[in-house]
Amino acid sequence: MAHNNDLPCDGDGRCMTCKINPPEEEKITCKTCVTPWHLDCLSSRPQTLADAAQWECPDCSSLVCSNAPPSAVASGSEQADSLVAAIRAIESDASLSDQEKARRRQQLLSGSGNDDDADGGGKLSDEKKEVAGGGGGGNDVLKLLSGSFNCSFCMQLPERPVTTPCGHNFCLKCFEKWVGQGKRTCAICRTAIPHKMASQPRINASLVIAIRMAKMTRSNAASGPLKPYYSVLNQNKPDKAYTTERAKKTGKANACSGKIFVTVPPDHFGPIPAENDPERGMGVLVGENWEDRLECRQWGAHLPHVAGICGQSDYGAQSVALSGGYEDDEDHGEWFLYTGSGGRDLSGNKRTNKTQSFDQKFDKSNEALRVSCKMGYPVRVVRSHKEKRSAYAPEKGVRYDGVYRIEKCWRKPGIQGYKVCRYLFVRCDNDPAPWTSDENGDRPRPLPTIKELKEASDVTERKGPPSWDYNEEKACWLWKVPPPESRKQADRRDVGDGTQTRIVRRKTQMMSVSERLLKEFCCLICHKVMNLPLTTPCAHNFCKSCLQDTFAGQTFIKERNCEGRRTLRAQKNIMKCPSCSNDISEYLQNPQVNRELMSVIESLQSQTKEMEENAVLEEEMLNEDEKNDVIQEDKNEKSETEVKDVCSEANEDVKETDENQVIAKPSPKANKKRKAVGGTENAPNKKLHEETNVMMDGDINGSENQTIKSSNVNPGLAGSEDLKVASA
DNA sequence: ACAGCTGTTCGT
DNA sequence: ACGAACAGCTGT
Repeated sequence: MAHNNDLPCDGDGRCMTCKINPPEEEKITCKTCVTPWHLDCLSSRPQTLADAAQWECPDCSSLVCSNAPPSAVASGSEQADSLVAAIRAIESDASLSDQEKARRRQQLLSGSGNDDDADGGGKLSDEKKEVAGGGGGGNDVLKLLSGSFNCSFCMQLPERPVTTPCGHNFCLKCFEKWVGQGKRTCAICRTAIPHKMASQPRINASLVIAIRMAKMTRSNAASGPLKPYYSVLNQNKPDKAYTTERAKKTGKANACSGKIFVTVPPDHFGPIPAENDPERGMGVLVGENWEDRLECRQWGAHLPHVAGICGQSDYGAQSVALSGGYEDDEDHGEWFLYTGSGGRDLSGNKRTNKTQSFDQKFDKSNEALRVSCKMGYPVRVVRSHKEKRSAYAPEKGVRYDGVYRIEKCWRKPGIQGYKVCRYLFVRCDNDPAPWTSDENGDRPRPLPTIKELKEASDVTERKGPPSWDYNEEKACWLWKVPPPESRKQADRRDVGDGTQTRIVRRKTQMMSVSERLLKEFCCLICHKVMNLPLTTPCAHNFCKSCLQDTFAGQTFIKERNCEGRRTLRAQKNIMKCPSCSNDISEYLQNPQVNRELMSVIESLQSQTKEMEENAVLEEEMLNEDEKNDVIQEDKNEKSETEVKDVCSEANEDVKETDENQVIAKPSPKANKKRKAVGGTENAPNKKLHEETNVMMDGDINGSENQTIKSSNVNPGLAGSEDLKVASA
């Protein structure tokens, strides 16, 4: 805080001294920190216009006077002086854009500017590469968004965007102000604003996420490691779980999982590190909270969304959930006794059943846990709020509590009389548990005495040294033996020729801001990037065709004619938003495409396409030598065909990239390739082709899609016949 | 409190 | 490819 009592305007433009929102002409902006202040509330005001232009706020001028430096900004007066000098240097640098100036100012003030180089980590350098690579960098995307989504009132990217039924985007604040002035028409197109929209405008969450993402990619480099604000992040989760059409019940009980945000293979052991968290670049941290099991799954902490154990009997168990499902469980925080699964009758359509009807055995996931015990693997543990008997369970949702080792396992008669598998879990994480105020993680601790071991049978203890163990020198837990190699990743790769793998890996590396943004602009019905996006008054986004198809054949008014009697008053037909069940029938009478959104999507698409085409071309060039090597070294039929396929793909790509360019290869190659796709002679070929199709988003593919779409809309018309012919 | 739904993975 | 198992979830 400044040394005097003056206070600036807050983020909403409201003066923090008098609490009113002064009109622009009563505000003055600091030339150093660009913060607005309320003129009337200032203890010393500038005397002339020229003074006003060069005015410096009390906070910044106090830095220069350095009587009592604001603690939050700098710790010593010399530092404060140099800070102001640095800010001035930025301001006077004519080569910088306003945006870049703002970014650098923020960087300085956030205090991370000094250790910028040391702190950035892998994520930062990736970001930089992305920008340098051109075509999809964060700044470009931010510019793109600023160009399209800037609120027409304040000319800023809306912090809380709302979309009118006529398809125009504004800040919530500006929109409310407009409506508050009694205006009932859109400021851009003068279309009437429906009453409900005026009284209860809804935030367009997709836009929020998109704008935030673009901002984050800009400020990531500046603000260093992100602070984990999970609740906020999760609240506006982009890729949420969704219910299929087949699901008769709504809600997450029968939902499909949303996208998995981490890049570890499904059979990954141990903590999830920052390098496998492209979304946030911080890995899955101890204490992280998720709303439910599906969200927990999306962050890779525990993949099965019903089962308590994640594991494979011949490989080991990666994670367990403590959800209060088995009454024999005993939780002491740093260690707990866990019960295996099974022993219950789940016939019919039951997913759970509390009563046991037979003994548990060391098979399936119970055996997987035993493998992890024998090998000394780290097992991730999540606790659910449903575990009511444990003091260590979270209040809400599911929480990641770090890794544990299974020190012993055995069988004993459970509370219900049948034998259960038992496991002693002891915590061995480098981070402190969520329930301790301890700053350090675990140290090896003596095993607790377990009374029930007296009546135990089939006791298994680890014989050899544990794979995951404490290193005294480094004072942390680490892999003493290399972790088991993932088998799932190996499945995805095509053994022999590494070409496909590399394309895939490069693609993930290049998962640019624009690509991630495109994912945010998915239709809530078809889950594809929106085509002719519509935003409902309830702020949900759909393709125009998807939304209209949903209500195809329905009329807006129900006639209620009863024969022989008088005609009843026509009734409005309720049409529920597919996402939130609000009545959107009024909106559907004249839905307007969100053109700003559409142009952003189109720009992003062309950007992404360009990048991918470049990537394929680069790939082709890089692989030129290796291809020859592969053909020479490996006469394997499969890898040869694959190489050929890559060749023809790349050639076709060239054709699409530049139509003027004369292609030496004749068209039969492309035809041959298409034939290969139609037939099922070679599965890997097909796989590769699909991959590339997605990347190209070419004309052929596009028209095919349309055929399928139209056949969906009009079954029995030419489209479906086409399909039949194609499959015959 | 409970019936009843169905997505994902494991193992055959 | 298929069925069984699974410590969830929601509406009544």
